[in-house]
Amino acid sequence: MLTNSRLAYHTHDHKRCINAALQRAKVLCDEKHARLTPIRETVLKTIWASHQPLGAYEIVDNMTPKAQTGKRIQAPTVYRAIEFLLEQGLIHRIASLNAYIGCPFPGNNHKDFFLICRACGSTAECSNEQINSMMLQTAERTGFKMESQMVEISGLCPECQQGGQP
Amino acid sequence: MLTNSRLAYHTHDHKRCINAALQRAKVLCDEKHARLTPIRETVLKTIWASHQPLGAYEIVDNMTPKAQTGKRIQAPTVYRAIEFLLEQGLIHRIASLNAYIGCPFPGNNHKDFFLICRACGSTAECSNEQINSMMLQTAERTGFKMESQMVEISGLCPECQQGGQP
DNA sequence: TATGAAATGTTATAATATAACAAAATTAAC
DNA sequence: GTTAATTTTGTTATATTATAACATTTCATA
Repeated sequence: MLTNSRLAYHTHDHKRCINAALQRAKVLCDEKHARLTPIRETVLKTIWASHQPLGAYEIVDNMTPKAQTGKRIQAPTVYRAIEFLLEQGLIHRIASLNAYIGCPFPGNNHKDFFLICRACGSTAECSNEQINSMMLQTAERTGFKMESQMVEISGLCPECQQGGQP
Repeated sequence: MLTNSRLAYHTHDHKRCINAALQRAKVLCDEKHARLTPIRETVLKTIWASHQPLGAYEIVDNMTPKAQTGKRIQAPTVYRAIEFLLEQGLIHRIASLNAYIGCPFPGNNHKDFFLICRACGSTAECSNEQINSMMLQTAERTGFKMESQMVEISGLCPECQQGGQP
């Protein structure tokens, strides 16, 4: 099992997360000759500002205006960056929240699932090949040809259990 | 494993599906002293008109106008009925599609997953206790207290594989 | 540096969902 | 049974999420 739950749920040097994510993104985009433009990079950085999924308009709000003109970045621009980052596997969409989160393992060809804390919103990504193959098997047994999956688990992260969340 | 995939993906007497669903709904609501009003029943029937998840505004469009006044049912009314039906476990929300589908096994206290055909939209519901317990275990291993899950699998149903979908 | 392709800017609008309050219907209390 | 309280529905407006359409700019490269 692969997971970033330790980072997602506990205090840590988050700047390193961000820097590592940006570094990985640069390398991956370079390899694929995909253009990680300043706007795309800023959107990625904004998403990586926390381990909580961010809605598209939260990203819009958190983006700093253009240095030259002082104008705010508009929704379509952000959505286009999101689309790019999704295609490159650098972020994931959390459907149950209409929100986006950075992928800690981009490039890995894994099918992952998400552990979303309903109290603090922090979200970890896990992969478990055994579960994946069981889902594939179960689908197959009904004659269904599985192509992709979306697994979102809601509950309480370790920190919020301590905090006495109901 | 429990599933309605045979009904979801193959031609059958669908009126029986609908009638059975309405019957179960009535019994369950009766037991819980929940009021299955005419509007709520109509929304449920509209959702059960197919085995494909229906968007809220598709439901609005498919609802017949009020018999007395001839006026169309408005979105908030439909959303309130949806909310009620979700609470009673009579329908499910498919987050990846922003759409709603009838539950073939209401009352069962199961955690299910959905097999969504990307070609025809038909969607089956499956439960597999083994997968559930593995997810629970995996979450636990990271200290996460799992409370609910959302598993949506996309692919091709048996019929659409035959049809030569790419 | 001209040229085409890709990315971004800009405005408008589609699609999904809910807030707020009024009216009607139903249930409970007397 | 009639009244009061509660729940449901009607109605209007608006919030939120997402995309269409076209103009402009930037970038790669020929």
